[in-house]
Amino acid sequence: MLTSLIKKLQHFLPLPDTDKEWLNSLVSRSDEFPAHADIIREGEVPAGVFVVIAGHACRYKILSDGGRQILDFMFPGDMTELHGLLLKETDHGIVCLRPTTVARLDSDRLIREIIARPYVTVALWWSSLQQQAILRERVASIGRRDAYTRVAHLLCEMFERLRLVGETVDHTYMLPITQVELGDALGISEVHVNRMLRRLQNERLIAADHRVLRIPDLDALKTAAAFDARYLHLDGAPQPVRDALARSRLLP
Amino acid sequence: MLTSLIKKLQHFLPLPDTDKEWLNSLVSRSDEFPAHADIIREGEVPAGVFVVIAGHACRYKILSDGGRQILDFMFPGDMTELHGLLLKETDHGIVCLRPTTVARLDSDRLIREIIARPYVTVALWWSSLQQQAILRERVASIGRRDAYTRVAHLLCEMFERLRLVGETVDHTYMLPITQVELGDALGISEVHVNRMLRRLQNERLIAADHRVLRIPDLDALKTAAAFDARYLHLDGAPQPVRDALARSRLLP
DNA sequence: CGGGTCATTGATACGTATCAATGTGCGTGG
DNA sequence: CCACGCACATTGATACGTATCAATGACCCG
Repeated sequence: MLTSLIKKLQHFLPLPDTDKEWLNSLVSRSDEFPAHADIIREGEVPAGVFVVIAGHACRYKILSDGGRQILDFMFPGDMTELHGLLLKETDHGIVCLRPTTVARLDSDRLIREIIARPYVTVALWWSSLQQQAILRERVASIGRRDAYTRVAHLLCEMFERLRLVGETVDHTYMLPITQVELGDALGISEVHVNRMLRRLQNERLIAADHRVLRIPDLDALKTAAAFDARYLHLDGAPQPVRDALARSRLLP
Repeated sequence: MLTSLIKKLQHFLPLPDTDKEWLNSLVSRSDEFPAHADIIREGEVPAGVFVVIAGHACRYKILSDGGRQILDFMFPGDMTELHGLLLKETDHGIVCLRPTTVARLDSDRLIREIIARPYVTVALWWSSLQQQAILRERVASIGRRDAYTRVAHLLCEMFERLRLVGETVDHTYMLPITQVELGDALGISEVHVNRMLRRLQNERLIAADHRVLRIPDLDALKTAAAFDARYLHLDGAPQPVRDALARSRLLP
């Protein structure tokens, strides 16, 4: 069930088989949502923790003037962290961008039992730090980069994140979102997103056929985007962490 | 030593005295930095975990065109989470905005021993979620709010965060940053920040004397800023979490 | 085949950046 | 104790990136 999540976590830290089984055993049920369905609305009491299995969703806020800001995208393997456990209400909604399958985790068991599973604890904590890093990079993009660079940068980020869970083929992926949604994520208008995409195509940095995006020259696109993947923290766990975990396993 | 941190965490969850002592015992040393000194530079291997004791710092990125984006502010009680432990290099720098005292934690002991302290684990996890929520709100601000609202919103956020650690008196606080820094945080120019502050003063929503900021009518400012403090998640831990923790303490 | 969603393109308006210059307060050294 | 220098704040004029408005085109689904 949680193949993508486990695949993502294992990029950081190999998990003991028992931990993988434990994670899978937490899945209480899975739900299918159509495109544009709200999984959680802002202000609701979150119904536990869930993990995206297939499809694409995004976190968003509606501002007082009615405008929407997309905060982050959720691809297979992305989860709601512990929001649902530790916070009384969400500060943002989550909506499906296309038909999406979501696994719900038994949050009572999760919070009771995770403490005895240091590998999973540490791996999820890493995932949480990665999420933060992605948000920080988004702040930097929206705050200081121009529209052209912003678009290129987000296309690079999506490529790397989808690659991590095996959703790319060569340098091609299914662009999960419309131009309106790109704009809402980057703080620019739909119209201007279109012009920037067009420019990227003219410059042969991307090739788009319907929703399939091909990147003929990834390095060139990354250069145009000033994209440096280090913020995604795709390196594995540092040795001291691995050592501490290995030691902790010897304890009962 | 870690008074502010403990004060902040206790807003979420009361900690056992032994856990407070344990946290304090982790402080290996404390350092004083002058204003404008870098605590950590982007790309460096982080030297463990540290906590701001006094003063003000900020996280920032330098972009390829030389521009700076401030990602978040660090007030007393704020810490570097587990970046220093789980990640091989930082994706951002941290610089002091004024003379700042920083406590360094013994990260070896922290990672070894925190697993046996579920109260601290959960409280720090909450703190990490709050950080994320602050970043999300910043994305929304920069992405979709106009300069006037952005400035007002940040002034509200700073007030609430400083109040949490006892750094406000009535509706007054020491504005920890210059107008250039406000601009770098909000993605607008220094000049425009000045105009927006001026406008807020003309409208009697703020009163600034040197660096001392007074908010004559907090509700009015919050309305102008479309500020809703819920994203700061200042409510305490939900009951199920407290129950689970109470149970876990009975185990050896 | 009709209606809806999404993409595309042009013309115009506006918010904010940028440039340039002056003002103000404060710490430091003479 | 004063004068200089430096960092920060303030203000006006102009330029530019992007929003907004408006309309058409392309595609998909029932």
